[in-house]
Amino acid sequence: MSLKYALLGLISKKPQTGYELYTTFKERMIYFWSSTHSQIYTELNKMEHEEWISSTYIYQEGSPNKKLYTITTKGEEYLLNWLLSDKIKPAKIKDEFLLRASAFHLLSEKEIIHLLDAIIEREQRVLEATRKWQHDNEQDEEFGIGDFVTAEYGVMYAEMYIKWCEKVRKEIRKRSRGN
Amino acid sequence: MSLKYALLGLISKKPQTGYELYTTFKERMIYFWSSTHSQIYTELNKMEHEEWISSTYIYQEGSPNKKLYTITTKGEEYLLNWLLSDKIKPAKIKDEFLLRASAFHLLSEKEIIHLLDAIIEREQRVLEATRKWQHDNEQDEEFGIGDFVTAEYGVMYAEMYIKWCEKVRKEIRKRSRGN
DNA sequence: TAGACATATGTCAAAAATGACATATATATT
DNA sequence: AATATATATGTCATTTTTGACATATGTCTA
Repeated sequence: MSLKYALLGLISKKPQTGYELYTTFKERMIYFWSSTHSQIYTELNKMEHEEWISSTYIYQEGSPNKKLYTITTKGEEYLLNWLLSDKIKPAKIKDEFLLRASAFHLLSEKEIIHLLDAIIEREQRVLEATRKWQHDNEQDEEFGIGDFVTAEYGVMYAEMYIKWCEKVRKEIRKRSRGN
Repeated sequence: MSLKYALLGLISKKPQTGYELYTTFKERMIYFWSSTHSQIYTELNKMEHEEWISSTYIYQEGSPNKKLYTITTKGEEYLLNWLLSDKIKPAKIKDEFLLRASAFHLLSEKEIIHLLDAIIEREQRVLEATRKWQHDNEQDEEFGIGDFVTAEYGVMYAEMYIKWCEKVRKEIRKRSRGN
């Protein structure tokens, strides 16, 4: 499983806490990797045990204490080896909306349009958030090649999704006029 | 979990065997739903037990015997109820290549270009297969709205992915010239 | 003042997914 | 003659994932 590589990749950029990693997954990696905080914290503990990362406990006043993780030399080697391996599995996708779309023969025009409009709205919100993040961070020193290309992917993915929804909308209208 | 709805949706179009369902997942649904034959056969047996589908055993000479599944009224009701429910979860994606892309700061230009070219080739093959299927089947009576919209999605997704790869390729070249 | 939200880290039972193993026939290729 | 591929259906141990529960502080809002 690749969650460990995802975490190593992020930590290799700069030392981070579990909470920071979790918010990055939630806010900027949803387009290509999904994970929950329970899985992330569990995996970080395993990874520290394997000595791919090390942690420093940081005492804070005003907010809860936290653990800052840093990648080790062993972890960097492990990550680089994976990065260059040529067995790249195709993406695994579970898209509930597309699944519904594949059963559109069971729904009426009105029902389909209703579903589509909700999804277009949802995707537009995510697209705007990604564009905003991209705009707010592209001048940042920490905004590296990885951030650039994945943010770009997020934008292209959401734009494609919205275009597809609109194409489906038109097709549904066309077909229902035909009846 | 939604595998049952995926299977019900397909069976609702016409009675099918587990093997047919498995090949459909593998060949035409990879863009939005991934599953294995072991999961599909297990789920079909569970679904028959729940009386959402019923099966007929078909004896064959020359090839192995098979089980043809048909959706029941109970199954149709169950599927329709899910189709219209408004809690549509966002897509869950596990894309190993995008994960690598997010760690491109650790790789050289040459290494990145090498990875990118392999992925572009892979995606072009899948795109061509989808276009071919679309072309070969669009005149078919059984080619319904669901097939139309999901095939269209597959084409748009692969095209977007290739465009993104090419954009990344250019960006990598640009950045390496800058050094 | 009560509730929601953000920060911060965990556990754990249950459900889902994977990948190997298992079997059988027919055809096509090396 | 051996190997690979396509058809066809399953089991099963292990791994992964989910989603709820748990705890604690501070801020912001109704």
